[in-house]
Amino acid sequence: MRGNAMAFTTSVPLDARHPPTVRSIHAQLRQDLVTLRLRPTQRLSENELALRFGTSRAPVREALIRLADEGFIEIQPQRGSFVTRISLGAMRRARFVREAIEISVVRKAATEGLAAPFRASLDQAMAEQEKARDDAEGFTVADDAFHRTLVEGIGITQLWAVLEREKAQFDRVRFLSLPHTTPVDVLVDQHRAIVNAIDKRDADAAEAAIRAHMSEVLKITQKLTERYPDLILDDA
Amino acid sequence: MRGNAMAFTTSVPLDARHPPTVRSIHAQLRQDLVTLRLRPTQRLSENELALRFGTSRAPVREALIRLADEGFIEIQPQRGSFVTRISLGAMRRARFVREAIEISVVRKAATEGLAAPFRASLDQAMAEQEKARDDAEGFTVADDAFHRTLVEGIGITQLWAVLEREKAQFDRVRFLSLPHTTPVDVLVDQHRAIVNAIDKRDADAAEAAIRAHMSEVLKITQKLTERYPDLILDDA
DNA sequence: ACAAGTCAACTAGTCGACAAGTACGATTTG
DNA sequence: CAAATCGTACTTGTCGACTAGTTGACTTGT
Repeated sequence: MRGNAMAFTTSVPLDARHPPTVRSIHAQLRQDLVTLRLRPTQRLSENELALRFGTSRAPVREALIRLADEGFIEIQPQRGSFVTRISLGAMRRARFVREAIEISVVRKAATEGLAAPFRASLDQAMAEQEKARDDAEGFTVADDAFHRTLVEGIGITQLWAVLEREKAQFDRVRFLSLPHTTPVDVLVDQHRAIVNAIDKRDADAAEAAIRAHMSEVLKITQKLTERYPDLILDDA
Repeated sequence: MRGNAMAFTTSVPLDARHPPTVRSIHAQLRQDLVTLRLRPTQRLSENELALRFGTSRAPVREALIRLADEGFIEIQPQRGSFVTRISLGAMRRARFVREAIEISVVRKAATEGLAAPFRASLDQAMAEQEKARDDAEGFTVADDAFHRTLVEGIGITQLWAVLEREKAQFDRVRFLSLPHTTPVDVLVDQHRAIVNAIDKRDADAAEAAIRAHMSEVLKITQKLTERYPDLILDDA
């Protein structure tokens, strides 16, 4: 039992309009998937899960369908459901989408300016990052908060949800990379560079700063691929 | 019965790994939703649909869940499922995401060049657009093919699927806008400008061309909002 | 006539059983 | 002894019945 995994419960892709039973099952399984307690290639039986959660197969099945949509499991008809390996192709895509959107976001922020409350939240997120410099999980939470604030700051409804969807794959890798993470100082400096560029209303500098930040993330995954070949599928 | 609606069957978001029954029900309902045969605020009863499709509620329910994920319907627990109104907020988001990604795509294409087969497909798509100048539906198909080729040309797995997901909302509007569409010449010229910029390896010009093209789409939706206030929800 | 309360007819959510299909091991057969 | 075949025990897919919750019309009392 690793209680520290709770830091990864921050994202809740299944909102309140779903039945509570399904939501609960989905949340627990997702947690186990992100923290790799459920390891790639492992089988997930609907019957077994129904037993474990004390429900019938119906809600379990619904939760599994959503997990399959998120790319965590693969449902093979009449055969079984299996935990997917981390897909390098999916990671490349997620990174591309994230970079494309965040570039547009910071350019817009640099051009039109950022409302005061959001600007304040960015400072707070950066402060929390420095405070959590020796707590890798606390740092990832603050890092998420930073990027989320940035994206939500430009006032486009549910835009963060699009990134969150792509981010799902990343979360597993991030859990893997907790021990080998980039020094906090580097990342915080990059965050500060982004904010500074926005403050100076310099869109080009903001874009460059985001690009630098994103390429940092890529470096880590490169190393991990070699280290965990059984968990990561090189389909890029 | 409007047989011409088949032109909108091009996108099939539900791939072969789903049960055929579910896929069929989902496809038919999606078709009816995109072509507005199922109109916003209309109720969809699981029982009624099960009767209509000659199945039990289970596959119907699964199809409805996916349609809800795509934003076409809203499932209200213990109350019913209703066709959503077209959301202006969702449209703004879709446009932002699409613009952000396509900008990154054409910049990459302009910087690194485009493989010959993809370059040829672009020409073919443009030729088909001109051929279908008096056939609004044929044009939208060719238009989709153009953008799809562009995105797939840079070789990132499933990147088009991300846009397709956002595009779902657009499809209903596009059906509405068939009578008031922008002149074919303008759109084809914009497409050609994009390709020319890529050929010249001019990333900035390519970005500018995409931006111009995207803002064209926005103009149309503006008009439609005023014309169909009962179908379109102004939540932007 | 009107208002409060009741009830019947819906809804989606859940359940347990069965159908259809697959995988793998035991058994039979060459 | 090897190979093909059959059987069994799984899997997901589908089904019809039941549960819980909501709504709106109707009844009933004032």
